[in-house]
Amino acid sequence: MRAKNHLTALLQRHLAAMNLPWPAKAVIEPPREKSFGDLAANVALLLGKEAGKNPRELAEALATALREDSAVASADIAGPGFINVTFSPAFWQETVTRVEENPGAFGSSRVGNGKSVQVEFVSANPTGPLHIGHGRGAAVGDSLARLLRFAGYAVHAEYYINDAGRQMRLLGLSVWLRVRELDGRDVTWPEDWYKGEYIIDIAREMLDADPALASLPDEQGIDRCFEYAMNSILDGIKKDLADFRVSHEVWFSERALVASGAVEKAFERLREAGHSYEQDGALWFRTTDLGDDKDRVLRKSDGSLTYFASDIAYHNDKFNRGFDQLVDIWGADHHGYVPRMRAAISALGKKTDQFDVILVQLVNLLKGGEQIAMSTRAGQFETLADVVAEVGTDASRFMFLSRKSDSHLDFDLELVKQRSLDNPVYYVQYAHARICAVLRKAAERGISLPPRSESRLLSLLIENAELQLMRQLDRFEDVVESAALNLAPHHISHYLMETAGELHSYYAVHQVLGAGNDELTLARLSLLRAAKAVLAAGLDLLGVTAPDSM
RNA sequence: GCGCCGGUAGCUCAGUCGGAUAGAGCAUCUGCCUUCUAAGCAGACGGUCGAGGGUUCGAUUCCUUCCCGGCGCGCCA
Repeated sequence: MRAKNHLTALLQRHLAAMNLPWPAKAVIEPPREKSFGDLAANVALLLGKEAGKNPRELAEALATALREDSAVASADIAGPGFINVTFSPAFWQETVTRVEENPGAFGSSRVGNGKSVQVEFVSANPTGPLHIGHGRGAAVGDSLARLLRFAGYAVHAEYYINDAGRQMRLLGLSVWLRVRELDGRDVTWPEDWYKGEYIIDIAREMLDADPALASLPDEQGIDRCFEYAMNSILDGIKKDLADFRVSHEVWFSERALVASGAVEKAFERLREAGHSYEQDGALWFRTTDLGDDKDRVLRKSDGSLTYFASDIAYHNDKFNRGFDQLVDIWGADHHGYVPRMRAAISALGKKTDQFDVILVQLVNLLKGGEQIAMSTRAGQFETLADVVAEVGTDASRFMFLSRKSDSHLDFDLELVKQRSLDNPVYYVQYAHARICAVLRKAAERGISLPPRSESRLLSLLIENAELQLMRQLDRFEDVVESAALNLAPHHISHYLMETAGELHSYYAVHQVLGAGNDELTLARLSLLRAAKAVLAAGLDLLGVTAPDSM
C-alpha cells in the first residue's frame, strides 16, 4: 500500500511537471505472478494518444524521473507502457517500523470514512437449528462486519427474526401435535409440518413441565407451543452462533415491527408516492415500474400481510435508524427476490446503491466424497453445531471464507477434519505458531526485543526472502481496502495463504536465532514479530484464532 | 420459456471494473529433518481459461450466439 501510494504520488508529480494529465488507465501493483521474479512493483500506464506524446519517449522520461527518487532502486522499461520499479531495501524495511507503530491496527484503513453500514445476516427462521448452509452465511456476514470495521466503517450487525409468519404457526402446530401424541392421544398430521427430532424434544420438555398441557384447547395449546418452541430454538441458535464466534448487535423481531405499525406506515409511503394499487381485493406494489418483472402483493385478499410487506417495512426502519448503507446476506436461492427489494428501496426514496445483497451459494455437504442431504422440514440435516463439534470453528470458518461466496462450496467433513493442505487453515495458523515458537525461544535465551526497531538494525534485512516478506506485509492495507470495497472477505484468506507461504519459505532458508550475529538475530526477530502481527490481524478478520503453538 | 449464478491444470479453487509468459493447494514424481515446530521447504509434471463470433495495440476479463451444471420464476417465507 505504501509502495502503491508512493509510486502514485511520484508519477502524479512527474506527470504534472511535464504538464500531462493523469492517464485514463494506470495500474500500479506488485506483479501477480511469481514468474516475474521479485519485482517490487509494476506500473502500467496507458499514455500516448491522449497525451499527444510518443509513448516510448514518455515512458523513458518517466522512468528516468522515477530513478531520481531515493526510495526507488530501479525503474526499467519492460514493454509497451510498462515500467518495472523496484524499491530500495530501506523502503521495505520501514514496513516493519510501521507495523511496530501500532501492531493491532496495521492494515486498518479509513476508506469507510465512518460511514454507517448495517449488515444483516443469518436471519434464519427460528423453526429449527442452524444447518451448515446457515453457517456459511454466518461466517461471511460476521467476517464482513469485522472487515468493514477494520476498514473504517461504523458497522452494525443484525439478525432479523421472522417470528410473524405462517412457518411459525406451523412450528407451533407441529410441537402441539407432538405434545398430544406423547400424551397418548390420536393425532392427524397435516401436510406440511416439522418432523425433526428436536420437535419431539421440545414437546417432551413442555409436557414434563406441565403434564396438563395436552388437555388445553387447540388454539391455546398451539400458542403456548409456538411461544415456547420459538424461544427454545432461538436460544439454541444464539448459542450455536456464539460457539461459531459470530455476533449480532441486535436481534430484530418481525412481530414487534408489525405490532409497531411500521408496515402500515411503509404502505402509506408507497401509496403517497403512487407505487401501490388495489386489485382483486389485494394491495399491490407496482414494482414493474422499478425494474422488477411483475408486480407484487403486499396485503393478500384475506387481509394478511406478505413476507415482502414486512420486509419493506423492515428496510425502511433500517434507513430510519440512520444507516447510510445496507448489506443483506441471503442464500443464493433467494436471488429472485433481489429485484423487488431493490424496487422497494428506490420506492422508499433511497438510491439503489445504498443497498447491497451478497448471495451465498449453497453448501454441498459431503462425508468422504458422499453427499449428505439437508432439509429442515424432513428433519434430516447436519446442524452447524454438529459440524463445529466435529471439525472445529477455525477450520469451518476458514473453509467457508476461502471461496467467493457466490460459488458453490463442497464442504467435505473428512477433508476439513484433515490436517493437510486440503485444509489451509493449518498452513496459516502454523506460520503464526512457528513465529511464536521462535519469539518464545528468543525470550528464553534472554534476548530482549525493544518495541521499536532501529533502522540501523533493520537495514541488515537484505535477503531476497526478507524483502519479499516485507513487501507482502506492505500489501496488507491494500488487500483490506479492496476486500472491504468489494465486500469480499475471501480476499483476506487468500492473502493470508500467500503471506504464510512467504513466511514458511523464509523460515526454511534463514535461521533467526542461529543467524550467527546478534544484531541480525534482532533484526530478523523484528521482522517475524511484524509478520506475526499481520497474520494475527488477518486471521482475526476471518474470526479464526491465531494459536501460539500447534 | 424467462431470469440469476457458475464452467479456469486429473481434483478443489483463486485471478475477471482489459494488460507482460494465466496462479495456488491436492494428486503424481525428485530432493531436503544432528540446527528456531517437516502441519514445513525446494523442484518437476500438468492449461485450446466450456465453444464460436465480435470490439482493439492487447480479451480468461467487455459484447453476442450457443452448449453444460445449479438455482429462481406464489395473494409461500
